[in-house]
Amino acid sequence: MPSSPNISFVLHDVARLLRKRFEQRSRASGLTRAQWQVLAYLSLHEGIHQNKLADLIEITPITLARLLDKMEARGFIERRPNPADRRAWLLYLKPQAHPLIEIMRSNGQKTRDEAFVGLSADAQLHLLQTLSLIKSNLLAACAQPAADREKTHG
Amino acid sequence: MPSSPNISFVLHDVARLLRKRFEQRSRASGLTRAQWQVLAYLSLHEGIHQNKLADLIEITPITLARLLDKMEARGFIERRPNPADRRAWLLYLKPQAHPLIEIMRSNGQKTRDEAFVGLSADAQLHLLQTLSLIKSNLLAACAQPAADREKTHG
DNA sequence: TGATGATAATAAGCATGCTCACTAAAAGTC
DNA sequence: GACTTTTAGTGAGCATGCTTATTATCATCA
Repeated sequence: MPSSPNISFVLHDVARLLRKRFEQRSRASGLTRAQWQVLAYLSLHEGIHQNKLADLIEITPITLARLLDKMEARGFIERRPNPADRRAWLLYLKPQAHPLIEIMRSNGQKTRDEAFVGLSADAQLHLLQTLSLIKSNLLAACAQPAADREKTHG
Repeated sequence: MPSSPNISFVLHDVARLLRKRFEQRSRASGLTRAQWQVLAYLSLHEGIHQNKLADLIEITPITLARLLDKMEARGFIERRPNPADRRAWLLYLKPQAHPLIEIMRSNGQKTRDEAFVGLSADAQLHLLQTLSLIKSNLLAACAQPAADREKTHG
């Protein structure tokens, strides 16, 4: 595999490098990739619950909760109490987050522009479709037991 | 971007899910994806220095050092002193790592098989080539300043 | 030889992902 | 109304990636 690098390793590398490059660019704004992702989704779903947002982003609720802690402390988002359910918060952007969204979107675009040099629009679309297929395969697989030792033959 | 999911986010998701699925499968063996990657590369380059191995895997030397700490403690690898340079270690597999390599390789293959359902061999090759191009674009980009706010006379 | 700089490895500390375990509250059941 | 189950959110602790800084050693050159 490393001798002829396999797709998984390269894919992992590309994800890591995308994140690294995005964060090089966004260091001035003080938002990480993960925090930007939260902002981006939240801007489309204000008033959502934490667990529902975690579902959308496909991270665990506790991972999201810690991201929100930081973003709340920095005044980007707020948790409003939910009168109908005292367990749940309702999530909202604070006004000062709005300008950041445009900046981050632009940083994301710049990073993708750098990453996709030499790829036609068609090739990019094709890549997106391929990755989406793989993602749905993996989501299905992860929901099943690993079947490592239960298979008696294979 | 989240409204029409962009390639970066999906790519990141796929990488995360690949890792998750691999580790679901490998929990019994007790090796993580990162540790398996170290083993895989090391098996092809026994006697290498840490910094050189970190270069190959493209992680920082300190990240590798911590992985090696764990793997050494568990008896998978050893650091031998280098008589020619007292700063540097020479890295070797311990015998008990060898059977693991085959198991991990098989787990990787199973994970990829699940991930690539519906993708022809041609499509997989094409994907690998595309990802490799993106990776080299990003490696070049990361080596350059972010050029976010033009440096006042570079 | 002795100063200076480069290199190998590690330390400290942060970010983000996970699992497992827990509390508080809501919802369903008898 | 009391009991159980489910749900929303969080705490603890681990793994892996990063940046920045430090130590020990080697290499270079005056």
